[in-house]
Amino acid sequence: MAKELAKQYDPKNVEDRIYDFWLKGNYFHAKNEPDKKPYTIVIPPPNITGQLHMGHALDNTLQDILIRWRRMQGYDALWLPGTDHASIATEAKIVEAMAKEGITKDDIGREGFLVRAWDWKEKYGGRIIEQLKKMGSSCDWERERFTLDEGCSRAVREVFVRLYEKDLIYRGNRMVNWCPHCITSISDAEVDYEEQEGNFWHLLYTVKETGEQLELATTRPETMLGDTAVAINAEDERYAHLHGCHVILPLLNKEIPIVCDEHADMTKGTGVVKITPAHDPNDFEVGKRHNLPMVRTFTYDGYMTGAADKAVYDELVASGKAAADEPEVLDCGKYAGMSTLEARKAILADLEAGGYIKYIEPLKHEVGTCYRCSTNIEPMVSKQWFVRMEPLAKPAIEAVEKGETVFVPDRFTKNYMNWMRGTRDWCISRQLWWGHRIPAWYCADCGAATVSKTDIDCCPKCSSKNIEQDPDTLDTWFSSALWPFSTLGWPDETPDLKHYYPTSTLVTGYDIIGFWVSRMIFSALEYTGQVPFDTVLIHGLVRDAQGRKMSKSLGNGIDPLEVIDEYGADALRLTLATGNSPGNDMRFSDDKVMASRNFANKLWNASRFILMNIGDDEIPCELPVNLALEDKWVISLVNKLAKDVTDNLEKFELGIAIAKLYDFIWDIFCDWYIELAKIRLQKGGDEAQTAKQVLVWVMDKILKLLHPFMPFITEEIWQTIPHDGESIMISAWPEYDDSLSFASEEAEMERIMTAVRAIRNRRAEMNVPPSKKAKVYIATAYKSTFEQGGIFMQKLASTSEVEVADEFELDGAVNIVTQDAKIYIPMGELVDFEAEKARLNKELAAVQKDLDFVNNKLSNENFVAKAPANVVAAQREQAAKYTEKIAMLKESIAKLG
RNA sequence: GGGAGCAUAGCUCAGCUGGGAGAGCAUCUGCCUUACAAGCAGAGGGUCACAGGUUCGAGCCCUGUUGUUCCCACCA
Repeated sequence: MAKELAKQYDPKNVEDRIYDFWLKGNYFHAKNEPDKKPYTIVIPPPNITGQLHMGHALDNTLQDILIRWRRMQGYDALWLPGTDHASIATEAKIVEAMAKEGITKDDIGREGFLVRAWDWKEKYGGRIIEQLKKMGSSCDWERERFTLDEGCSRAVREVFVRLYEKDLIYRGNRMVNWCPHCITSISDAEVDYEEQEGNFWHLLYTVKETGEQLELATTRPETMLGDTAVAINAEDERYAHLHGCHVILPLLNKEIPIVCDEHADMTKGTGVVKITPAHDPNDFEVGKRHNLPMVRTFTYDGYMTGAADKAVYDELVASGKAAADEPEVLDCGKYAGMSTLEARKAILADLEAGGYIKYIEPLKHEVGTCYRCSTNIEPMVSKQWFVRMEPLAKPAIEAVEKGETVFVPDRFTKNYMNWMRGTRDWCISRQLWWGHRIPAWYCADCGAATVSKTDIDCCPKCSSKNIEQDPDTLDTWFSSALWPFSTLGWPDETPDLKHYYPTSTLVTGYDIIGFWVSRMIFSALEYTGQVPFDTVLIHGLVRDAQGRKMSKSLGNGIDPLEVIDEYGADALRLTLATGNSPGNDMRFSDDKVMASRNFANKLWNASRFILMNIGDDEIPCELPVNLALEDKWVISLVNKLAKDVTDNLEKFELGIAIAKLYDFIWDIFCDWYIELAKIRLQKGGDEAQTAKQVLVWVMDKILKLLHPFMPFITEEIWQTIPHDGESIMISAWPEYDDSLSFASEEAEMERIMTAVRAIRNRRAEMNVPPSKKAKVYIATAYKSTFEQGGIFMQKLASTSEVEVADEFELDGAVNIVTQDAKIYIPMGELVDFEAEKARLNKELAAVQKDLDFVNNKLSNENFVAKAPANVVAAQREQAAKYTEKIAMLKESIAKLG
């Protein structure tokens, strides 16, 4: 690569080229080396219909940082990528696209639809992968998987059959959340609650035996046709006389019983509740307890049932195939065929006409909506497949209690536990076509249901060929729950499964702990006997600059690809990593990206400076022998930095790690070391050679430590400076080395730097332009330090000449007192004696205050007795320093007269 | 109703196991000091939400209050 670099860093010239270089080198591919320690991350598979958004960008930045770091540390690091078929979301999109052509699912049938779906996958499934590559993601693309590919499908069947055989999967008529728009059941986790304006309609039902009117309230009057009881609390004295009585259901004039049930809460409303077992989850439970009939009054696409629906049910009963738990179907007569909303209006009008409405109470309440299409959910009893959760949840809770999997930050453990403990049986069947079809076959002749790993063509019970596979597919999360091991070859004991499983870190947002993380944990424990990962690193949401959630409807989403296009992937990654603390949301703004871009540019220019100076020289990659003070200082600090950054990464404190790198590179390396190095570089000769060598050595360390965060620019620069190896991404991670720690040089440099800062400060206060150089006199006990450092003063503090001695007798000088030195700058006409005196006195007072504070502590017996010895010692030292400084200040003041 | 987070400089946020508060952006001053004006040097700005408590010592730990955001559950 050319050694002439542009003045400003241009990521467009770099990123794609570097990514290709990495791909050609095959560096992302994990080679399954059994002698190396594995480190594995499986990607949370993005939806095939998806576009990369900021959430993905954050998630993948964090994963890439971890995987690149571990890879450099020498782990056999595997980042396994892939995509999710996202059954319901994808199907909805395809249906939508078809609607534009005027086609429905029924027009083309199941097979025709699946052809379209796979075409869709081919067309869009690769898009998000390409976008991940733009981010610099170092995924092992050779191992890319898809939740609906052959291997994952095999795992799904294996699991389904095993669970069925253990009676952990069952089929039955249960209350489910039904989306009338998607025409499918959805799980509890897929219901979003949203506040809506509604009403309590207070209705009056007449008691048959006594003729009195019972008041009860409902938010969904359209369900009343399905009422099969009215419940009161057994303890409720108001209604004690009604035990065993009946009410007449209005409109239908049907007699239904009054039952006593704990569900009826005496403190709420009138204490009377109508019971609709087929369309309300609580009522369903009441119905079961009292053996009440279930009457279904809604069709699955959201209309009132009619004669045809009832006929289907009657037929089922007549043929003897109706299960015991099959709900009856009502012919809703005049309401049949109305949408539930229309039916609500019509029923209310009729109730009103009949005098059955006491009053209407407006109400705001939370209504369940479909997380995909936002349609209001109708609770429905329907025949579905369920996973029995209790036996599965128990070990999953224990494993996390024992710390086999830990959440970072820890507070999300509670979140997980709540979810696990509260979860009901998981409804896994979906009335959709895009997904894993349920491996169950029903025999039309003998009625047997057979669950099988392989497709069957005849009934194993009666050998009839008259069998049909369950038309439903599985919840998309059923296959993603297996992701950490299905992708590694399970159920086969493959070499990859052996080596890389259990995986190491799962990186994901807190919003899918219930959907996904918890299901992976119980699935893994059940099928592999191990937790799927040792750590779950939880991150927050990326919000917009005002702190709002980025969403399509608000139109406030920032497209990561546009950010990359304008500022580069490294700037985007740096922005997302900076200030990111686990589990916390972050705001994203252009200002922050610009700051990141500026940092990239800073680093770029530092490398330009180095390259400019080394020219065609051969610079060895190791350290030179004759190190100067400033060399030892910077080496010692970079050595410490390596330790700190590594420690922070170990603790998943990525935001802290990058902050330290940022500060070191900008302040220590660029603002101080490079400036100091210029002195020797200008001199030339051996000293220049040493400086160059140290510059290259430190730069190399910095680039390596920064590489996981900003992979492109670090590779580009590393390739340009003298380096050892093919690619920075497979170079060795810098480790702390005790022999590179130089405590006394650090202290010496600190003294000099303090003096430099003090002089700069003083000059700035007095508005002395840098072009006006002045001689400085330094009276100090650290003569050799300042003699060495004199040249630094000249370079960095606009000093023409430096004289060091124990003491000076000077008139008309500016006085500066630091901890270690008294500094005089004779600047004749600029010096105002009175002002100098006043300033020094002010400073004296300030230091005296500090000293008093420390002395106060030290004179406190409790402090001296109870505080740790090192803290007390540090305070003593501090007191001594203050005392020393006070003495120096007093001397200076005295000299001014 | 249950649970959790947040409240620190004008703005956005760090602050790891308790030892007298930091960054970026913004503001002000002076600099084109031949790597970088996307820069350099300096400055101002904070009773760390409030009230108690534990401690020799609290931004950090405990209790309560207020404001704010989110998750879960329920709403006949």
